[in-house]
Amino acid sequence: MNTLSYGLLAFLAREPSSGYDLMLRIQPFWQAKHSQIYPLLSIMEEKELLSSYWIKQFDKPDKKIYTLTEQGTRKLKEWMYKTLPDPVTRDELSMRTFCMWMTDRDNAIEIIETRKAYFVRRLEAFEALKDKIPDEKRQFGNKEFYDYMLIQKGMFNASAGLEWCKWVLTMLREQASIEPPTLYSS
Amino acid sequence: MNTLSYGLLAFLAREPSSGYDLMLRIQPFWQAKHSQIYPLLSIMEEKELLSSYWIKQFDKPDKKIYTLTEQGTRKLKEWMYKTLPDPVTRDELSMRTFCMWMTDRDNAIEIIETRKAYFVRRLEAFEALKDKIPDEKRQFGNKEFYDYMLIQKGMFNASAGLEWCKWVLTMLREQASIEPPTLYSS
DNA sequence: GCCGCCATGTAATTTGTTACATGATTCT
DNA sequence: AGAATCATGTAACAAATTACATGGCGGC
Repeated sequence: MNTLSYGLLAFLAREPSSGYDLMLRIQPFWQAKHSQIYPLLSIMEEKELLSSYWIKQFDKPDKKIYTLTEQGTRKLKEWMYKTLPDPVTRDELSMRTFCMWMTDRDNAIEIIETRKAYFVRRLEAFEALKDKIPDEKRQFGNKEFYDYMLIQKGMFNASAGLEWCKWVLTMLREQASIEPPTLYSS
Repeated sequence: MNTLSYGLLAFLAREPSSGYDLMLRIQPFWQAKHSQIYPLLSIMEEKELLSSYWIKQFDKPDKKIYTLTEQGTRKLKEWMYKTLPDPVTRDELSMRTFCMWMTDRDNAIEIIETRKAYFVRRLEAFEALKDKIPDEKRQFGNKEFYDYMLIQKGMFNASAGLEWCKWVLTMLREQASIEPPTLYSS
């Protein structure tokens, strides 16, 4: 049972859904391909944490709907008391920033602009998710309270990333052509 | 050649260093164990992107110092023009937040406090790194300008994370004992 | 006619973690 | 006495990505 498995259980605790559906809904918070999700679901079904049934569709392919069993619910609740591991971020931009002095300024600007666009897209996506939660459900006591928390988590991060991009861009543009440093010389 | 490999080249473009040293210095920006780094370095040496020599030490074990070759430098520079992939974050807290309604409030608070402490530690670590860069070197035109950018990147993110934790904690504490929602009921 | 979405699955490969292995020095 | 740091490496395992495989529907 890895984190993704528990994540799938967490989504299924809300409502029974198909693997495809889970894949789409988990994306903004945990990147995973369908090829990773499908096998995990069937393993969890074998362990009887999940049960499944097929829904016949006529215009689209049939769906396999997974539901959390009581065992699954228990397992999820237990997981909530285990030590929380530190988050892991792998961002190629960090590695690139560190050797940005080796490339031309136009390229540096383009790299940051690309990332900036990503954060703008991401913020819009989170905004759309947030709009789906009505004000009265954002209060403590509703399950949606935690949806709201989670979306805000994404937005806080995306905003910080966006601000950083803007800040770097002003720095890069403000400074006129100053000669770049060379290898092994400070 | 994966991102970590390029990351190692990026650090080596600044100054020749040992695998152990690289492992320590890359940590705040890209989590990688020595068992992953050592093999990558020797592969890159085979490809002649790096060259190495041993330094004898008397109180500590000997060191193998890697230096970037001209080929390595070229490879790094080329990499800077490739399309930037989106960052990947895997945070178990996201998954847990989504099913926090299933646990008691005390546990919820403890989870967030743990994460808050992590961000405080991280901010302190970045602050220490930042302090090492003198003001005059933080300007565009120095390599250290990009060190500064990178550290700020980490700080922007850690601050956002910390603010989110504080915000969630006030929400969780402010609200007195309201009955939590139950499975499959909104 | 080709592309993308829907929907599920497996196989091959790469990437990352944990464990094994060694050994001196320094701190508690 | 035991743990932590320094320092390098390999082996086994787990996690994640890319590619292979199928097939209908709808848009351009």
